[in-house]
Amino acid sequence: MKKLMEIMAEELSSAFEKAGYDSEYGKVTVSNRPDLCEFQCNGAMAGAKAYKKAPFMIADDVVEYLKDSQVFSMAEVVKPGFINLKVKEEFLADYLKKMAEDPKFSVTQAETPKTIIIDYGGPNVAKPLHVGHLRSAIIGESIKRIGRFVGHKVIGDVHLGDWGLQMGLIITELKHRKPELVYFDDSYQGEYPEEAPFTIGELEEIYPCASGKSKEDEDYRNEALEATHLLQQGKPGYMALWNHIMQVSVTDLKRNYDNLNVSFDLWKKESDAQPYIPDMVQAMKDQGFAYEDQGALVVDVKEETDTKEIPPCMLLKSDGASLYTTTDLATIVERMKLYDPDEILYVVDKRQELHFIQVFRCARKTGLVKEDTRLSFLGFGTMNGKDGKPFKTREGGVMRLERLIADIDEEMYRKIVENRSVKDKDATETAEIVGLSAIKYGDLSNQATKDYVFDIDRFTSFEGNTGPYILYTIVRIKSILNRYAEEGGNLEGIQLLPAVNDSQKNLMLELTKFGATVESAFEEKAPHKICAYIYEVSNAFNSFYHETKILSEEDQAQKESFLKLLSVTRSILETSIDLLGFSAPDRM
RNA sequence: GUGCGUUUAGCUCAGCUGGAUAGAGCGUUUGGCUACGGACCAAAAGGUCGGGGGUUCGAAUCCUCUAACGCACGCCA
Repeated sequence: MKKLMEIMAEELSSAFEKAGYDSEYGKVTVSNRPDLCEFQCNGAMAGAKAYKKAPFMIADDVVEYLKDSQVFSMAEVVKPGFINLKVKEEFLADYLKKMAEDPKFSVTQAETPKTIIIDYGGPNVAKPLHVGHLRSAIIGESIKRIGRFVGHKVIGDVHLGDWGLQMGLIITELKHRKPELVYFDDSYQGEYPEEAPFTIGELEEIYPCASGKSKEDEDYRNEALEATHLLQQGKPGYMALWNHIMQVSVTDLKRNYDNLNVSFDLWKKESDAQPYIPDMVQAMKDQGFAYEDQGALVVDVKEETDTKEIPPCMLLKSDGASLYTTTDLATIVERMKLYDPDEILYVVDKRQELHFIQVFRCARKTGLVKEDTRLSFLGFGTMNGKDGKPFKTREGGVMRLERLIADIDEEMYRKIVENRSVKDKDATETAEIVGLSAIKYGDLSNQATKDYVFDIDRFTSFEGNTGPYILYTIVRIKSILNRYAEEGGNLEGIQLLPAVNDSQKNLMLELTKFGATVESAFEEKAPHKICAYIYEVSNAFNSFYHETKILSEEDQAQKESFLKLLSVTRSILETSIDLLGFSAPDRM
């Protein structure tokens, strides 16, 4: 359905045309002077030069044709040439009613749905998730949901790191500790055990231990490199171990992502792309793109317009081994073959930007993707501590994600039990729900591309622009609606009456902006716009709530209309937080 | 060194792609509970938008120079 803003712009455009001006000037924006008007049109000033006429004269001409408008209750010209607008209460109520009946609340569905693969998460197996993985998961998940909401087919892929030196390190350490295991017996012919010879806890301890040793002991490192190589050759015992590591690790990762309310459609991994590498590399050689330079095989990706030297894209190291870039390119080959996406979006730390520029250019140049396949990169900033430096534990180590979540939940629990309305047995669960909103909202409310300060005290606060404040607002609305329902009330087919006061009208106007907000959040891959929006809606609601009697309203039709408005507000807010990847409890 | 990014109130951040008096929250100060959740609401103080120059009716926004900070720059991922 059309957006309120579009309807208004049409009115203005038609008025410009009737007055003899180009309809292009009829753009309407939200007013930046809410004390004067709700919306404004600055087209008269833009057109002043073209028509060699004072802006206010043009505006006067245009406003003449808005006098009988069904949409505007006010259209007046001010100073240089602003056209200040107010919407008719009746029109607004009618619009909002139709909008509430639309399952997508006026969000326009993509006319040609695209297949979009989002590459996010990106954890390494056998290593616990840490705070560095948080942003990718949160931002990627939100963009995935927003993309689906606007009608695209979005495929989320976790893209596990499972094929590098880390695997060789683990195998090597395991061999040192338990050389008697059958996996290390080269003469062994039988089936390998189904049960893994380690738990996730051991695995998480083994990796850093091995990693540390390899840095100090060259022999050890060489052994690990050899093990990595053998694994990649498919040595049966090592493959069996790799399977164990994968199985144990993925189970644990899924549990962790579940806790974050993050889910993936695909659990693909680097190793899945390996089979595509030989043919891909050969083709690049045959086509003349790849050549040898200083012993390595590279593809030039420089372009004339570059303001600085972009190093070539390296396919194979001088020892013939593949690298990160190779795997990423092969993954593109695989994705094109299996899913034929219109776009592949990488939600990755912004420090990897150059790497992806190289990969994208190489993929395009060598024809791995179609001409109209979009390869895009959303680089996010670092999560910093209060000191402005990358977030660490108090001891200075890397903060595990589980620990971070536990800390937040604990803080949330403490705040919730101070309150009277939640029973103890529900408090833990509620703390988890609210805690997740604190983390996600705290992250998403900042522009993804910027670094941000992770401040537990601020994020878990119920005051200000926080997740808990949004949830509080929703819970408050739910509470009133529940009370009405308990009295036997029913909102089926209830009319939405025109606003009775400014705060109500303001709330209604805010609600109509949902569609435009979601669409622009998707276009710009900017979930923070949805955060800013629901914060505005929550403020508008609380202000309305404060000055309006609802359940004690005596006029039945008016009371039902208020409740209907509450119900619409709740739907918009709950839909919005779902797009952000969290939800509201019933009480808190 | 080269390139990219950031710089807006004491702190943390917005600013709808060039419009009116640059907005929020936190913190500070003040006022409001016999109503449906006061975890709320209303208000005040707080700014040379890093700095200089330019473009035009009009700039936080576009161009240019400059400073500080961060990041990245072929055999790691």
